[in-house]
Amino acid sequence: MARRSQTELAVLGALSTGAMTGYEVRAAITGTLGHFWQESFGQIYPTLAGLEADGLVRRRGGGRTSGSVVEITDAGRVRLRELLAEPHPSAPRRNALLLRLFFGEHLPPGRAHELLTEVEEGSVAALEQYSAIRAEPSDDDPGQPFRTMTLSFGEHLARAQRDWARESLAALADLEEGRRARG
Amino acid sequence: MARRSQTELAVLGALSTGAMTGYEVRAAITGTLGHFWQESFGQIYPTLAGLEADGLVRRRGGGRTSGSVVEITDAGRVRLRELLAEPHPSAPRRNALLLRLFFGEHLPPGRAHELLTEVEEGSVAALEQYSAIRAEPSDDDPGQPFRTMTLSFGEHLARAQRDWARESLAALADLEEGRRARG
DNA sequence: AGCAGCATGTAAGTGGTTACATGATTGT
DNA sequence: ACAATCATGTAACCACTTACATGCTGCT
Repeated sequence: MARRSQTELAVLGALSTGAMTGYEVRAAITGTLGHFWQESFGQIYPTLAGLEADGLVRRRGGGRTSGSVVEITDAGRVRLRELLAEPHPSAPRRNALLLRLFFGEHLPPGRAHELLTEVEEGSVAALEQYSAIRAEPSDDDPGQPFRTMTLSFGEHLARAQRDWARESLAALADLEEGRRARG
Repeated sequence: MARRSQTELAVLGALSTGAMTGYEVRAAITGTLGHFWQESFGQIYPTLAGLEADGLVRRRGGGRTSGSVVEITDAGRVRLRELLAEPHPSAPRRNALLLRLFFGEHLPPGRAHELLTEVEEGSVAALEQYSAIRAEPSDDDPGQPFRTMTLSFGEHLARAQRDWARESLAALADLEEGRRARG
């Protein structure tokens, strides 16, 4: 009962779309799940080895040149469905930015403004990226609606952050003005 | 150069509002930073010991009954400002829910609906909590605007999640209907 | 007498990142 | 020839959680 299940899920999920090398699994994950999931090689290769030992994936030759291509097995597909159905661990809610902002009165002058501007710019940039993805021609396969849902999540999140950052910047400006007025 | 800096920051931040025991530090963190930060005892006590060794906090007696009360020192206050000014580590963007939804086509029937409903209900509950906090009488100290900012962040986030969940549930319903019509 | 809450701490384990080591192939 | 990219893996480390162990105090 290895508890590496989240990485296992991501790797099996990637492999469910086609056979590939470990290196390509990484690329597939950063490419398609990138805005809400990442994996490092130090995690992928050991996981792949474990999956192979459990018969959930198998290696297809792969000559000297390319690495060995990994393929999901039927047992692997069953396991993927199991993992998907399992309750998901809630992400640890830890926001280092908010931690700093909460104690904002002790922040060096201008730093709060800087932090908020970074959030605003980051969110706007993310939104641009998302709209570029939306513009991409879609081969309409059955998974499409779910993929769109995750994209939509990113958009909602980015818009919320952008709006919050703008509101907070305005509040900050009011604060500064009041301070100046009082002397 | 210990790298426990995030926990250190949270603990020093809590202690900057007044002297307290380790147990109370935990309570203060879950109470006031709870919706974007948490610490466990296994983290707090060793951190406190390290801070004491560095002269950033000091212990005030604390008889047999209550535990020893910990107080931030001047050096501790300086360190707090340093930590606050440091660039914040970006949280690992890993969303186990989206990971499952992305591969939604392999999810057991009804499970996607279940997941989205949970998100919607959780967000609504969070919003209620936040509005209760807003209603609390505020002693208007200088930190107030920053505290409000972090609360506002939670609200924006919760609204975004709620709206996304509702939209996605509607999209899911459309999908089911289309399936029935064709099937 | 017994339980709930206050209080402090340690040990083991988890899930992950980073850095390192290595080497083949392809393109310039 | 050299650099970039593909490819695989390990070792060390890190932050953190959970579970455990312990004991006191105050209330019922």
